[in-house]
Amino acid sequence: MLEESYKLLKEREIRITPQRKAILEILYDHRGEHLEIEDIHRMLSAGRGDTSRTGLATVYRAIELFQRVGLVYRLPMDNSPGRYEFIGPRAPDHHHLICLECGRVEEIDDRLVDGFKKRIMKAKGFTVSERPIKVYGYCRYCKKRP
Amino acid sequence: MLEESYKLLKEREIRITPQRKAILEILYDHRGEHLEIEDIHRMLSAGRGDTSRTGLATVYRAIELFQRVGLVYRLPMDNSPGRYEFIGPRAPDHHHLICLECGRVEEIDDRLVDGFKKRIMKAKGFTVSERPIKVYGYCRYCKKRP
DNA sequence: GTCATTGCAAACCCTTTGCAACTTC
DNA sequence: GAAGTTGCAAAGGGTTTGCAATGAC
Repeated sequence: MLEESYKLLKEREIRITPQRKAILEILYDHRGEHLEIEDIHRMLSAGRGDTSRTGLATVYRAIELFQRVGLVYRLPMDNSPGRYEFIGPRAPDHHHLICLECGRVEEIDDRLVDGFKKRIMKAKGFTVSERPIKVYGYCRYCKKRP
Repeated sequence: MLEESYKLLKEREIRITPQRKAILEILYDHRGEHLEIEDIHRMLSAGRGDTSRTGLATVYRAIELFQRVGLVYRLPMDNSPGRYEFIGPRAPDHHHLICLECGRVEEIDDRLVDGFKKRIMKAKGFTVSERPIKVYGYCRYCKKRP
């Protein structure tokens, strides 16, 4: 997965620096979590390689880059610092139903989501991004209110 | 709708000041739009009542208040200024397409979303919550990458 | 009269930018 | 060697806060 990510960067003629590598690795190692820039920076600083003096600005710049090429995605936070998550080079359709009661997470069938996307495209000319869709509600076990 | 909003505020023992009234009115008059704090402040300043000297901080504080009681809803913007929308005391379904490029926000037809919800229900027994659904992507004007 | 709210300005915090030194290809 | 990247520190922009004055109930 990381190798494929580097390959993607190469293809786009984006230079792979030790800092970028280190940042991507951290994101990768924390798949499923949602890291703040600060977290990443702290982890870099804690390391003892040559990347331990990576500046905050560099982290911001790398993350912004990864977002642009689709390797990383930013959770929409209200006013708090941004949180980022590794997605990987092959946008894995990764759509989830999240139960507000018990936290259970289920996958949504991609075809179902694709149909939805297509309808949006048709109705609005709006291209839905590849980022994972999250739908909140109540699972069959916790079903309570609508 | 506005009257009901005031009633809600009274019930919660929240003081209704001219500033709050004016702000809520502006939001109400622009239902369906997504105003920034700056917009609201500008509109207040443009008026010639006693609320024309309302401070920016007051707008922030009022909006935060309205959000807490559920009269107003904040669209999750990435790094750009927050955008707010009047929902009113009885929250209706309100689903959005959000452009990652320009921040443009469009409404999704409820029927489209309802179809999606129904399919999820059928496939997974999962009841989607009433909270607004947000779909990210690129609008017809910014359309670039998938 | 009491206690919340306002306006102002300063503080905050996350993020971006300018620039010289330094890497990557 | 050319062009992109880094680190640092300073600037930026939206939002929050402290506080005395003001206003709602």
